[in-house]
Amino acid sequence: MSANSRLTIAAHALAWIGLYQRQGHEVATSEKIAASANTNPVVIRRLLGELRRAGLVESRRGAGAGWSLARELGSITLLDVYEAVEAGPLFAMHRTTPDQGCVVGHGIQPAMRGIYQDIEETLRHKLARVTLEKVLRDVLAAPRQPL
Amino acid sequence: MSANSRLTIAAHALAWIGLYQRQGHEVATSEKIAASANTNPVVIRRLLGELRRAGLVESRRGAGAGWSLARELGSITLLDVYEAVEAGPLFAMHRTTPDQGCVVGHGIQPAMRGIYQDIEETLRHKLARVTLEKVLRDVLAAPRQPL
DNA sequence: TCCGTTGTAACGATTATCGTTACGACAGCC
DNA sequence: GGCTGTCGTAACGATAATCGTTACAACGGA
Repeated sequence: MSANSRLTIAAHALAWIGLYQRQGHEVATSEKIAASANTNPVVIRRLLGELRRAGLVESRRGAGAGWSLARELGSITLLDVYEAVEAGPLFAMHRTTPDQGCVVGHGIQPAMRGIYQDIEETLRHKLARVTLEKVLRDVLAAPRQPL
Repeated sequence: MSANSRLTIAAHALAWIGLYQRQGHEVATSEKIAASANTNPVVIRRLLGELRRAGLVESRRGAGAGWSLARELGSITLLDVYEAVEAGPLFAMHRTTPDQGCVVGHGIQPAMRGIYQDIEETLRHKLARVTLEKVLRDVLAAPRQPL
């Protein structure tokens, strides 16, 4: 499975913005977030743009511009983020239509589709039970680096 | 998520071999399976090779060669197949280490790791509850093509 | 010895993600 | 009104995974 870090980075950005705002700041810049995630600001802007389209964050342009949460961390779930930044289904069908003249070729797609739908439903339920508030709590609970 | 058809094709191949053997045949060839899945025999051989390494199928070479099940369809689960053909974790961490001097950068990976492990555990439980026997049953239950 | 199939290497096509550079658009501020 | 900092987005290359394909050696029964 071509593992995807988009959900991780998006959660990172949201947690970062949330903590930054609790520290009294108005808006967060993609450059500061990118420094924390150790990546390029454009990568952050692209991801946050998808989160904005999903109504999770807002952006201001012009001088003193940046990003802010559109909703409380406690009301945003990983499912919201997942649906905003992850495209397709977990598992794919055949690239080309199987032989419909074969019993297996004819019945395999309906069979797998039902199984996959059940699994993805479960995945969504799990993701929906984790708020970004909890993510930030877990982040802050990580043990400090010992000197 | 770059959706993956490997699990689908592997399940297809196993169901096909299982049905073929119930029809009285000894071994199945990669060419026949590939015709049903509408793909190339080498793709099938590669996937079945991974299933053989996992102890799910056996292969014979020489004349009259081909593939046969190493275990009953009822004792093979989608989790067995998933572990045999799917490589990495569902979700990935950052490509580069986040800024350890930042509170979020320092705590995000442990936090997400815990969440992801929980989700993957759930996925495995779901996959483990589906046998290839059930897959074949679902395949055969698909409505016939109306003429 | 012959022949059909596996086992596997090699290559190209396709696709997704990521990093990077570049630049126009925007809005507050002097 | 111009300056400045940031967003928004296009464009390109690098990387990696999967898939399809060709090719060929290895094997083993007839």
